Amino acid sequence: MGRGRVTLADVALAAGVSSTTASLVLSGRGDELRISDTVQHRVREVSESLGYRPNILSVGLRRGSSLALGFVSDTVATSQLAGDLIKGALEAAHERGLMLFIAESEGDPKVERRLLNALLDRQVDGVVLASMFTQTRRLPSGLDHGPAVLLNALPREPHPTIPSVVPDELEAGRAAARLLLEAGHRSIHLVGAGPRREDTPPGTVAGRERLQGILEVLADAGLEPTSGYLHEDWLPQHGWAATQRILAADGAGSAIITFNDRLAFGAYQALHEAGLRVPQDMSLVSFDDAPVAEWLRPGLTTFAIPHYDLGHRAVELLLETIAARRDGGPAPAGVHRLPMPLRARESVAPPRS
Amino acid sequence: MGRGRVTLADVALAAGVSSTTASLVLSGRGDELRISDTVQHRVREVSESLGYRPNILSVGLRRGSSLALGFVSDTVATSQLAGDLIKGALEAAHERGLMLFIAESEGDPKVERRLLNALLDRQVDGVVLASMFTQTRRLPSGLDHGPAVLLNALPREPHPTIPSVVPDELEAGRAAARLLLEAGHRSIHLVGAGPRREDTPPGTVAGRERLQGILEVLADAGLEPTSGYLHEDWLPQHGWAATQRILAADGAGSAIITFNDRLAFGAYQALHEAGLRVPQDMSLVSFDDAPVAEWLRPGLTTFAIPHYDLGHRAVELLLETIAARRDGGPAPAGVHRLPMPLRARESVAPPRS
DNA sequence: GACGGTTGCTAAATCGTCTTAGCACCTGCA
DNA sequence: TGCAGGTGCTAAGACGATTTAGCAACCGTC
Repeated sequence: MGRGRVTLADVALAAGVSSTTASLVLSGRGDELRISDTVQHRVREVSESLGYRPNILSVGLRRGSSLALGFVSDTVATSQLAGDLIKGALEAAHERGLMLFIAESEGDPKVERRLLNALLDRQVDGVVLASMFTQTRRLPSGLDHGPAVLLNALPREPHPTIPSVVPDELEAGRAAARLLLEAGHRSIHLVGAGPRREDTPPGTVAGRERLQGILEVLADAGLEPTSGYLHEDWLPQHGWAATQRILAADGAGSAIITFNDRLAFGAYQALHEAGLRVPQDMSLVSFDDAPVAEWLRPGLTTFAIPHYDLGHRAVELLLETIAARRDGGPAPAGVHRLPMPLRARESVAPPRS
Repeated sequence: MGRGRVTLADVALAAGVSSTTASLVLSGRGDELRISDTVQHRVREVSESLGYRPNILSVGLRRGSSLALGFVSDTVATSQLAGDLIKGALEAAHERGLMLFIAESEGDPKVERRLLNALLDRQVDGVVLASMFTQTRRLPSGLDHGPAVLLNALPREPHPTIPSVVPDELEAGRAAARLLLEAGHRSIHLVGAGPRREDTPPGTVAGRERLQGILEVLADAGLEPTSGYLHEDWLPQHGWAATQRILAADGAGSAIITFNDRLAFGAYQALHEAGLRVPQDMSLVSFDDAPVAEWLRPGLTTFAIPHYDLGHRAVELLLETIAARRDGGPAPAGVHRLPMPLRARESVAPPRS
């Protein structure tokens, strides 16, 4: 692909100038180096008419940068949820004329290492390391050599030059609890984690922080969760089972916070099967804003993971990091938390009285 | 990223040989060109200990190939369904040591053109052109220059060197109808397209071919669909509305084929709300195998779009096309249809009486 | 009429790898 | 002694762009 392309030399020849001149004109340095307007015009015309496009491999070899970024995820590209993560990254890159290599490590550090090497061999200008679930992770060795950003992941130890971008789960947890309190609920069940602060699925930041935010707000109101169901996976069947247990218990309460929308889906099923109605008999609030949240009847009120923004922001930060290295300016290190916007639908109402 | 890397010249210097020798040894042509075992061994040792890795930009510049492929989709990367499409492509590429540039055109031919150019500028060895929905499309100009494959798309006119990979929708349509006939159903509703052959949403191949397969098998059994509901979009709300109309009509029939799983989701909702049970009161068969198919209770029987296989196959075909160009062998043109496997769950049973 | 300053352009090196052509040395044979 | 034929390695030139250093021509000045 691309052999037989028009090269700078072809343009120069056709315009009757040296390739130096052609290069200067086309890179906009013509005035600076006093190339006459006549020649500049001619070069541009010829370039246009031949359809000249620079070979980026060559430019990259010369400049040591490939105008490409790497995006390595554990399994994000394949996930049902996180296509938008990639989309955001893609668009941020395209806005600046960069292309994105995408790769998946399946969570295997060896594969990750291999992929990072393959990317470095291709002289990528920087790397986004993404996770499917927000998690704390070790940084692979050798990442210090080049600009990098963590996406949906936090470094095990704070890193001086590698920023990370995550959803603000803590604040979303608070907001979810506040939403129910403000609707008048006093008896709130948790499905997915809780009731105690340490009852969170191992390895996920989302569970820990959402729970923390919820408990914090409840405590401020002098409350505790009526019950809590910890599940390692957050699948519909778990939401279904937990909701059945909630309904079987005395004083079933008036609201449930599910830790993601799949759990909520299961909760809806259990409520329907029990002949109960959302939100009249039970209010629900959830997290993620998966597509199913909109399909459910009534629509599920949930706090969205801002996938697109996360991806977009990660690449922006990466570009800032690259620019900072180049210009010696300050690099945007630290943790960047993006708000999880409320998607208010119809699953919350005041309790029955 | 990558400045200050160990180069071939560094290795050669440290091993006390010319870079020609180092190159020959490391590319495995040492024996062929009679480099002594001593020297070969030394070069390899030095290369290893310095951690030498070839600069692929440079190799690419020299050889005119970048060991990278492009994957341009209309909007597939962001779709909820099709992450596996990318995953399959990714893995097929990684198996051969190639990396994948991913890009999204949003269905805009101008953007697509721009992205293709950006990929060609980077000397990609080939391009996968993917669609979210199986559709017939025009080929962008300039694609003839390099190896290319259509994924989930058919060329408007057959192309001598560009293969395409699509799900075998026609056969899946037949299989869906057969499944219901074999369960004993004689009154079958269609939701999404039909009842007549020309009642398909414009622009989608899936709708046309699924319907064609269904009608064919029904006709062979001397039947026609009891009713059909054409919708341009296939969202839950449409499935819900169509199902309500089915239930409102006399002689409601005993089975529904929904043209995708979101429609089926809506159908489940309408059936539940009417107090009817799947599969006792109504059997359902669908297409896609979206995650929700598994979450529904009872599980939805559906024919899966083989996303992973499609992606994997597309890249394999692309690599064959590339090899064919290189070696002058036969190129794998034409349309490749991959089977849509049945995911048999619990939504089909014999009719009531 | 020699010199300095501008104007307008180019030669050549460089990035890192691959590849063609060929050099220097040795052995064996006539 | 001379030459053919191997053996083991290297010089040098691509690939396609960028960039540094500098050359030729002209003008004006003293």
